[in-house]
Amino acid sequence: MVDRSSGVAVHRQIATALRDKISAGEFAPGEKLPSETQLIETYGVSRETVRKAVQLLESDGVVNVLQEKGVFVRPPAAITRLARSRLSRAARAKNEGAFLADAKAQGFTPSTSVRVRFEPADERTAELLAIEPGAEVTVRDRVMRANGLVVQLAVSRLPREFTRGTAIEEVNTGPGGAYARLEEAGHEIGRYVEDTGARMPTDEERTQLQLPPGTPVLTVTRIAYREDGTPLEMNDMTLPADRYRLTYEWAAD
Amino acid sequence: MVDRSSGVAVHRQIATALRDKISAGEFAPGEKLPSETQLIETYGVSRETVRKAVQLLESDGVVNVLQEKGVFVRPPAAITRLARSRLSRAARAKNEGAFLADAKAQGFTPSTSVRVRFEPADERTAELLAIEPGAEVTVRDRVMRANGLVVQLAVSRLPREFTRGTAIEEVNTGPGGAYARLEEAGHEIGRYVEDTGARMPTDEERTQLQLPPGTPVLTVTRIAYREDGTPLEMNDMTLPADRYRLTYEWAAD
DNA sequence: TAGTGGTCTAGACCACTTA
DNA sequence: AAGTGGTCTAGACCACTAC
Repeated sequence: MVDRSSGVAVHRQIATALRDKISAGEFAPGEKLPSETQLIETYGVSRETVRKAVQLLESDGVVNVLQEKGVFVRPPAAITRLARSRLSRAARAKNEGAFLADAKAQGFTPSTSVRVRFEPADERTAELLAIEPGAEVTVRDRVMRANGLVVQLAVSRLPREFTRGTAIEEVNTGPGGAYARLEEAGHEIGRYVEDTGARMPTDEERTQLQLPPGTPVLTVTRIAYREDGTPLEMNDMTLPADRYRLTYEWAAD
Repeated sequence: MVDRSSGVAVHRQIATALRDKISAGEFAPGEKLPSETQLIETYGVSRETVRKAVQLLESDGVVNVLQEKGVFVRPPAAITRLARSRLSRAARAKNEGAFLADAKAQGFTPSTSVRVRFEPADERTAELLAIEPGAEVTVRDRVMRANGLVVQLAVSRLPREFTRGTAIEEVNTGPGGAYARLEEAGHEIGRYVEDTGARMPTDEERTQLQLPPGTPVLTVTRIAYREDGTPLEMNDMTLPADRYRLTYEWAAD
């Protein structure tokens, strides 16, 4: 089973063999792989070598390792699609934030915790919001949950001058959310820009989002601009990549 | 330095300590971390324990481990932004594919290899292209390089009926690319839909894209629709997440 | 030659689950 | 009690780099 003269590390050979069996369907999603003891016998290697092989699979998100249970082929997670239409005024008129509407559509019981604070703008914030570094910024720190589990983190920042005296500085922004309050205050939103990427989570994100090893996060930075081009809000979102996809749609040209 | 009664594994404590020092700037990007031997002395643990700590950092994409050299703080990669405007007819008129234009703008020497083949549609392809499973599909498999390095993979599929007799079935599609040929054949593109997510790469992708451990890939599936809503093309793209971000922009409402 | 990381082994103790 | 994965150690040999 193992070629010790191939130059390829034995634990990598074992990992590849298991990977192949998984993608060939020999081990179905949710199914248990052989235990460490069994793999030791099958491949004739030491325990640490087997463990290294399994760890490779784990850090690639192929399997879940459950203590005292075994190693299981990771079943695909339920995917939530976030479409840009979630930001339309029509959706806002329905009196629900984008997140609540999405979650309910998926049959989840959603909830959010919000913390509001005020900060001087750091360099990046100042640049994206086109304000002076150090200028006061209203920060809304949100944790979104579905059925009690944290599924999304969002940090929204607005120049304080646009939020003073509005419900944006309250925990509860009221119907239609912060964007509705901005428009009421005369700041009509002209366009949105979203910038998307992915990376491995920080330890903190891993804990908060309860991410299994080998799961990246999607990061989305949205900036809402007023009709005259002034940045009104920037929103840094962090989503588990195994549960979210982002959909964008536009007319040719 | 290490609390052996905290319940937290020693190698995790060491990983966290190193992580903290890195984010505190104590080790700058590109800088070398202490060698295994030094870490063994510093923390008073065995070699395997040190190695496990370093491996945690590596699989989170925090450090690069170079054999015979040492462990280095991973410097941020140069980011390429892909904007939806790359698909405009105006860009096409400039006689360059989206990739070539992007790469040149970044100062790279771009090149692509293309393989064209014909296949029966699998289930997913059939659904996305709204054709019968098994119907013939033209597949364009592209590998994009910048300065000789593979930086992007793309697999484009079109119902064969739309490509027969056009340069889309050739390796070189000619000026403006496949979309220009489609429009010449009377299939005017009406809108695009892109669906974005992220995951860890497969072994093959890791090899092709020369991805360091701990780097996810962005996956983008784009579907181009004709003005009447008929799907013309689907394009599965795979991008290294440390080098690409995707930008979308749209008017409110 | 010394220093670096890569691999592998053998054996130990632990905590928790399942039967 | 048996089985599972989690952690840690001590020591071995390797390949390559840098001096």
